[in-house]
Amino acid sequence: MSLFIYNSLIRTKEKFEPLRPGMVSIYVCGPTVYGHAHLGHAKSYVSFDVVVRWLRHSGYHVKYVQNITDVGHLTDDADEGEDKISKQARLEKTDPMEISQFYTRSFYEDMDHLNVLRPNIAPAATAHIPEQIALVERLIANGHAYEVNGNVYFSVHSFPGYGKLSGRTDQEALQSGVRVETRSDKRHPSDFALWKKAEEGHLMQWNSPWSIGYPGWHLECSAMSMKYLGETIDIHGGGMENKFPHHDCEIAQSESVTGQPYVRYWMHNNMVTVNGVKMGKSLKNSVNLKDLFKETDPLVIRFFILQSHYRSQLDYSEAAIKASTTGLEKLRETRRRLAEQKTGSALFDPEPFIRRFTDAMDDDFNTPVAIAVLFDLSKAINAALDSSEGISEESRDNTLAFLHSSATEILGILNQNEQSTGRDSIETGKKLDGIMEVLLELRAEARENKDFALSDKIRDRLSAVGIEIKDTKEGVSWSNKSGT
RNA sequence: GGCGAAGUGGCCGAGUGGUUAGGCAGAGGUCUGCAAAACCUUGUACAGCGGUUCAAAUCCGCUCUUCGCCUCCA
Repeated sequence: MSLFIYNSLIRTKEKFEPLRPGMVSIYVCGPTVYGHAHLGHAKSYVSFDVVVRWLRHSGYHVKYVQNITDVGHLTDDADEGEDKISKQARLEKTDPMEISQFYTRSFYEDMDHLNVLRPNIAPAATAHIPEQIALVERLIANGHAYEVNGNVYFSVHSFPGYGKLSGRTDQEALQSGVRVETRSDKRHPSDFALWKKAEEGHLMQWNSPWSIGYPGWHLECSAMSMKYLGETIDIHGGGMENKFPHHDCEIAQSESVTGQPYVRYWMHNNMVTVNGVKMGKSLKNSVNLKDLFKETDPLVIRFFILQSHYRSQLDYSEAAIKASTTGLEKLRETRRRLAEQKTGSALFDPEPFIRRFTDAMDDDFNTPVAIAVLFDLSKAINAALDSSEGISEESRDNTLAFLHSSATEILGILNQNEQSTGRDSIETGKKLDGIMEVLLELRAEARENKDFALSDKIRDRLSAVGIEIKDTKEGVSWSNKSGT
């Protein structure tokens, strides 16, 4: 089976074939950096992280571009209101550059915790003003855009397919639903801004042929995606809420300039809800990642996200997170046990699981099913380890290799170095081993003397600092829970 | 009002015209000095009403409900 991707543009799954064999160009809408990242960002970037990892695993050379929006994104509708970055700068009594730098760093910090790989190129909108201006000049030259009083607008009537991604193709009908008539220089209310003249006191402004001003929000993605990935890209990803107007505008302005298809496969991830209702800043229920990480292992968050499909809504609740914590621990435990238990004679073939895992991922990145396969594998491994023959060394190594590839490299839910039960460095690990050896020896003596008060004290005190003791058939073992 | 998605067992969450999703919780069991952990076993659910079909939770229609977008949002 080969890879199938759900293409939002045609609303169906289709076989993935990149423009150039063996190469994949992918552009994902990045964050507007005016606040700390929340769970919604996590869902989006974890989802596309797995897309990129799976494409690479499938043998493609992937060029992944994800922008940083640091200008042009306004607080109200597409073309009115204050710039988000400027507004935050005003609130924090500093300047826009500091805001965007600060929150960009914060964003990557959170993504690193979630084990999200960095994009190959992370272009900032403010660093690509000349490219954006050039695009506007071409649009004016070929009649798709017009200038009024220093503002430049894209004429949606000049692009027949406008709105095809979101299904909003009838511009006249759409106007019937408009609540407030805004005064504007636009020829048609659906036209959107490519360049805006800076009002008095606007902090971010650049010279252009039309006015001293700033670019419209939609423009940056077209300009930067074309610059780094070419006129037609394979995959463009983003949140569903950006289908309209953002992505429809991107299509219109890009294809009007190049005459070429802008994107071959559109991918849109769904939203996060909190206890069943939409998560939003205005609703004051958005889940800040930094706060979440205080209570919850970031990899549990990642696992939680991947347990649902990227095109499904994901409902956040404490109960759901708790369930994920326990579930992920089960997978960790299985790998630990497989790596540490003595090898035996029986053969164990991971091949059927590999095939099922691959089929799931090839079916539009179906991570919930892929994870279910890992749980089935876990059950099978445990059964084999429980049997008297155990698992042969070769079988164990093959199975561990698959676990490493699937859970660590592709899904990114298990740490690289967890096989040593989370000890952070070799040196302190050795010391800890020695200390634990002494403690377990003392405890064993106490138990032999039926001094259970002492043996339980050792167990409980260790448990309090995150070290768990297990009395099993094979003897006593311990694991460092806090280190995972 | 327009565009779109969805309603699955206590909870989360896949899938699908006829075969067990999976996880968590619950119940029973193995192990143990007792525990904990771990492991094993266990659930026959798909909003309602019609229709198509040998067969539908899965397709079609209607109804009800929820959610997203149409205004910034990943």
